[in-house]
Amino acid sequence: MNPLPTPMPGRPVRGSTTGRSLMAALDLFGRRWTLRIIWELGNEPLGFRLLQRRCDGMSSSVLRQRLTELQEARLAEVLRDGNYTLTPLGHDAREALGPVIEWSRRWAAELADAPPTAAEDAGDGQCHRL
Amino acid sequence: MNPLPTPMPGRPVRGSTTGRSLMAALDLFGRRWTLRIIWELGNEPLGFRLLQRRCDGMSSSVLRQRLTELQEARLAEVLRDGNYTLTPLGHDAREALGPVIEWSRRWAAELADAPPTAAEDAGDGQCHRL
DNA sequence: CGACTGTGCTTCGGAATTCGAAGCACTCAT
DNA sequence: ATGAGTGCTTCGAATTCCGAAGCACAGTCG
Repeated sequence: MNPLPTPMPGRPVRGSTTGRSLMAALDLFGRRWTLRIIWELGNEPLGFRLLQRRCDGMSSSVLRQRLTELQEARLAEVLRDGNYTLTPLGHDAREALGPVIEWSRRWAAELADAPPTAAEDAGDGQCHRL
Repeated sequence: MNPLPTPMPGRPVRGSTTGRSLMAALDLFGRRWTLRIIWELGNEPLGFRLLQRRCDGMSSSVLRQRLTELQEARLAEVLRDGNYTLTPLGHDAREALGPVIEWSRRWAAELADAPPTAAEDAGDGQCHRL
């Protein structure tokens, strides 16, 4: 019924009552689509529907919720023309994500020439949803 | 029924069919508890139940699933003594998370001395789950 | 003036994910 | 042998997410 409270540093969040800012950040970033939205908005300001399309057609209800969270957390804001952007703080967050991008490349490279393990075969061979 | 497929670079993942490694990473990291587990395992190798406690008593079923995913993705592995650790690749990932930690501090600082906005008041005044 | 298109946003039932208590098989001290 | 601790599984319930549908409000074009 009531939408999840936005994780904020200084107060308890899902999975941690300490209020440590790191835990709040992990809760915030650990929600589906949040990282993606920050990534897409970092490229350029976008309107609601266009942003939705950039995020591979994610559901509008969740997008709305995420945008509200990001605004409450002061990572995003609305421009006078109605588009959404990252705040300076938001851009910092996105830049903090930079190393993750680089890492993902190394990850891809490493998996490319590594022989599959038994653990991996445990995952079904299905081609996800599509 | 069947557990979510582990996101891997080079194949379509939830919310993106391109197979770009970044999208796979965002899907992987965007699952609840994943970031937290990487963080905790980065501090030291841990057994299943201890790790669970470090993650504020997260549910064992999800922990199991996440550990399997992380193993398939080659971020984590089991030591001979049975404990879980991060692989070198996993440690890289955690280090890539470093800037996020720093950012969360700035975030906390920024929110501390910034006046609340209308957007924030939209969030209920409840003290989350506690 | 309509008709049409696009936008931001809401609603809501169903699907997918997460939770968490309970339990099983096993090991190691006592 | 009893007790405690472990890794892990099961499964029903709670939460979260999806996505089609719709609403009110701008243009824009004839």
